[in-house]
Amino acid sequence: MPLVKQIRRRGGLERLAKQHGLRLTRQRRLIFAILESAKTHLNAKQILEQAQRLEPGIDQVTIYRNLGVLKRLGVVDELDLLHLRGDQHYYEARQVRAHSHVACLACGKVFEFYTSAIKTIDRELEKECGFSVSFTRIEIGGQCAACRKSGREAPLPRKGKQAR
Amino acid sequence: MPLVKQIRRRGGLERLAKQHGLRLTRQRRLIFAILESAKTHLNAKQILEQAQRLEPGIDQVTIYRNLGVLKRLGVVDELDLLHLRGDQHYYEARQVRAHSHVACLACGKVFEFYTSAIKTIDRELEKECGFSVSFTRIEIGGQCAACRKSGREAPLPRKGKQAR
DNA sequence: ATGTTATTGCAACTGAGTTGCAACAACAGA
DNA sequence: TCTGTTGTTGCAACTCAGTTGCAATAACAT
Repeated sequence: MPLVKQIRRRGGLERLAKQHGLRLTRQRRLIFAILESAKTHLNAKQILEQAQRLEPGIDQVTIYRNLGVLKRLGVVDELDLLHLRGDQHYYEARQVRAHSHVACLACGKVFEFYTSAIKTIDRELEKECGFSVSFTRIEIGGQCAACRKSGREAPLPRKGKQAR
Repeated sequence: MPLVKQIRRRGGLERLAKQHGLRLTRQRRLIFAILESAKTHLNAKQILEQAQRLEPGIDQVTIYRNLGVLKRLGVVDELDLLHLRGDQHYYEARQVRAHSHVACLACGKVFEFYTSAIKTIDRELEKECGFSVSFTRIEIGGQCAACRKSGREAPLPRKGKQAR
């Protein structure tokens, strides 16, 4: 599974903040820093827990409000990762290169996959429909190589509540 | 905007039900029929309202439980449509051909877009990663031709709660 | 240093989705 | 067609992610 090193827009937060009349509070910087350095996709609760280690008084509303702001600015993306683990939403700092999220339905692992086909779709939409693409989200479900080898199947008719 | 006629797997529900020991209740048939004939993407509440017209006593738990079953069977997909209208989830009967959901951030319209590039991605994942794809979900945000013409922009730094 | 105002934290709230359980009904076998 | 098994339904109570109103606080421009 080829994992390309992540490339991110740097130092854009200050510029964007000034542009939109936003203030760079300690809390806002912290939340953005957590997302930028995250190695996995985090949900709101996990972001809160990480933030509270450095900023014990921080409240969950501050997390939600800032996730909202960062989403609107386009520096953070909200994902559902195919609802594999319930109805959670996950967040990641937006990277320069668009990528797909590939989830194994058998073992639950989520990979990132980079392909030029994403650009192809964007170009087609532009040419065929006159649609100007701002961002693309691709989520793919299936069975990873390891699970195919070991014969591990997706527990298809899954029952009951998924882990929250 | 080229809208390809929808092609769906027909008559598969009976087979699947037998296969998995499920019963084809009136309610289950109704919910599936609503999704199959839907011209737009529906959320749970809208499905409930439609169902109650034909089956006044039907409860929302029945909707949720059946959406769960139909999802697990792979005949219904759950989408968030980029959270354009809040954190709602939308449902659609799975079609034979995979397609992308293209949403205009300015006017909120959602289109379906068919492209062979989806197959390209699936093939690449198979060849490069040994990953076997079951389904692909593509959601694209941007500006549609009409909004570009009329100069309508996405209300980017959007504030407050979105319509629920 | 000072005023303006975006932002924070608290507490109370909203609403989508879930759970337990008794009554019901689909369906297979007689 | 009748009958037993058991998957499914509807109800009521619940859970919990995310939101709202508001007073106190703190960025940041001047």
